[in-house]
Amino acid sequence: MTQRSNRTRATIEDVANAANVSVATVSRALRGLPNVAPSTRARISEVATAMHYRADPAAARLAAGRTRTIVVVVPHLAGWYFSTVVAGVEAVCAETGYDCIVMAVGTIEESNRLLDETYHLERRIDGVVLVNIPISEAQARSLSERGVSCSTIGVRVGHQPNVSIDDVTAARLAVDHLIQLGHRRIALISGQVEDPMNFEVPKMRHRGYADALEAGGIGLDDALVEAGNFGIDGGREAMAALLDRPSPPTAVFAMSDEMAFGALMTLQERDLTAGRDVSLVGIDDHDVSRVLGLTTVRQHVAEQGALACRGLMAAIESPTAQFETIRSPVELVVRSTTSPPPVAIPSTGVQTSRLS
Amino acid sequence: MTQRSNRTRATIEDVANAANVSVATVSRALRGLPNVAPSTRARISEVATAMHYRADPAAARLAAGRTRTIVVVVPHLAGWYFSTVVAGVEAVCAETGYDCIVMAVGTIEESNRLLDETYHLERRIDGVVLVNIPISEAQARSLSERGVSCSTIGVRVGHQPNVSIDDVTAARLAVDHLIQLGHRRIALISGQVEDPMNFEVPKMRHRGYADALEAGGIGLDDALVEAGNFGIDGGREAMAALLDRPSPPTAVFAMSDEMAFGALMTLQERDLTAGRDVSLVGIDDHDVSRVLGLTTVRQHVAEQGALACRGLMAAIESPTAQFETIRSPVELVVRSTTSPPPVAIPSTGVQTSRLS
DNA sequence: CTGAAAGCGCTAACAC
DNA sequence: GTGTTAGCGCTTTCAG
Repeated sequence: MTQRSNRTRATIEDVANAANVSVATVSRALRGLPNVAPSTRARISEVATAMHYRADPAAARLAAGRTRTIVVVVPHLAGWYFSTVVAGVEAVCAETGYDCIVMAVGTIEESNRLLDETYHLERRIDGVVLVNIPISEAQARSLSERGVSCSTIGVRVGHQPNVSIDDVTAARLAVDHLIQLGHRRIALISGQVEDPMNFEVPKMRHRGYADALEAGGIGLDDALVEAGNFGIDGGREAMAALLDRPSPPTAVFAMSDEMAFGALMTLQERDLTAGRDVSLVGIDDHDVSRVLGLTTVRQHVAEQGALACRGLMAAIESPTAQFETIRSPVELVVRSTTSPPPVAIPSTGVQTSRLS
Repeated sequence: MTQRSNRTRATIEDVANAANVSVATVSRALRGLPNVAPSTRARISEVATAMHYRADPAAARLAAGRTRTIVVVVPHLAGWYFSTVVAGVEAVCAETGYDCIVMAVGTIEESNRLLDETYHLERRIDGVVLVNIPISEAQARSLSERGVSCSTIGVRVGHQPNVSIDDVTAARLAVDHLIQLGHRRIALISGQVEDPMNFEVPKMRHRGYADALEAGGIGLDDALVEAGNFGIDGGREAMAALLDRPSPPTAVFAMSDEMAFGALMTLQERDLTAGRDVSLVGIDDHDVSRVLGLTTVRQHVAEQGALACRGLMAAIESPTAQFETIRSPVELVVRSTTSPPPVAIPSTGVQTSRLS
């Protein structure tokens, strides 16, 4: 008797013995491969479930070369945007039976190390979804040469699966809204100027801002652009700098809701009210934006993660396939931080505040 | 010549040949095991790096039985609290070279399925960190019988590594603050009444609330307790219900910042100002709390994740070890949503609002 | 439709 | 200190 049932996990051999077939047949049967008699298959799967048998992942990976594991790479895990993307990715993984590893690469150096030394990834994962991680064509090639499929959110590379919003349009939506309200001095709180992560995203949003102004017949003014680094503190400082200008803006467009939150803090500190003294619009529709009444351009972040993950799975199935980029929709959500500019008293030149 | 360098990843054998040693020696050398001559070790690691050699994880796992992979289980991935915990866990994994799989179990059923059918986990991961996931002694035993170590955040089980805050104290901190300001009608926005996830956490925080009131000589009033389900919408509805009471509270303690955010929305909708008309305090110190000026009890969430992960790693090293629970500190952060109760005009019985 | 057998690439005794 | 060898548990030709 091969009865080694002393607390050890059942192996494929145990199942084979119990079902009176060979291990090969068990393997085929359980993986749904053809050439197994229905009756045999039924018996095997019955025995297998009774024994709580599951193929040892390591053994299966070693033999088959596929890991059924992907990794999702993000700049940080804790922010609203990235954690929401990860949630979307994980949901699809759970559904498809993939393991979902997370990796945070805080700096461009870390990210490049990961993407250059792709042999770290080889045979370890089937694919990777890159969330706003800059990747060169060479790096993408290096990945696929090592059998690692790749899907991106944000910047596109090659013909890999990709999902992104139209950042130019998103920004235009925001700034057009401001212009329609009557604003002319519209500031921009941008991502980073030095782009440490080399995002395309801030560039495109900047373009949307510029396009909108141009279309509105408003000249660009460098004094109305401040970097906010996509964080609350950055937004706060940027807004402070903007308000300290000789002629401050009546409205500001922040490239992300979190930066807009920071801007809101500055406004409060100065006893200014958003939507009355200064208008403010962001991008994202962060969970908390509705609490703050922030006007913003909504994007569907979890869905983007899910779509990117499905794309990755498709790429894993057919590594040579070409993929079209998927455009995720955006929409303006008007709340209370935007309104027409405060009425000036142009002819007299007397400022409201001096009237008292 | 065993020159099979045609795009195939280098194996341990390739390294062995190149370094003129046996595979066993390569294995020892590269893993820092003893009994390798320093010179040999140096040569091997040189050759190995030159060849970009990395042990195939699947093969290593199969042979050694250890996966160097853990999973972190959370109710959802996208919330502030959980994503911040995951960030802490991931950071430690990155540092120690573990792969960090994430799993979201939205319901108690899912979570129990995972913990009951532990054979799913066996040989797949070395350990699991459970973030506010209820686990029974039996489930914990079942895990360890299958060689899966376990570390928890929140509820403790057995002598597994655990980190948690003192929830009773956290709640007391919040409510004592309110009492010291002079409030007597202090409401509670609780987690869930039916506890679908069976958290200890809301129970303990409820106790802290009750303790504080008792210590302040204030009687409990069931009409001042509403469930908010730990979400923004829940908090919003709870606050609305509270304000609709015949005699509404002058202050409310929400068990989490997100519920407090929802409460804030309700206040705004009714043109009430937090910190003037009603005082409000939460627990967490969510990223956005400072933007809203929310008084809260801060906890250090990422650190909790990191500590729990280190605990897990220790448990993996020595599976039979007993661990003391780690208490993560909390602190009251006073901002602008709390202040003394609005002055009543008790003797006349005339309400302030009628004076106009 | 099923079985035998040869690996997958590594680790861990055990010899030397 | 170093090499030999027997697996780890599965997948996958190749026969039959």
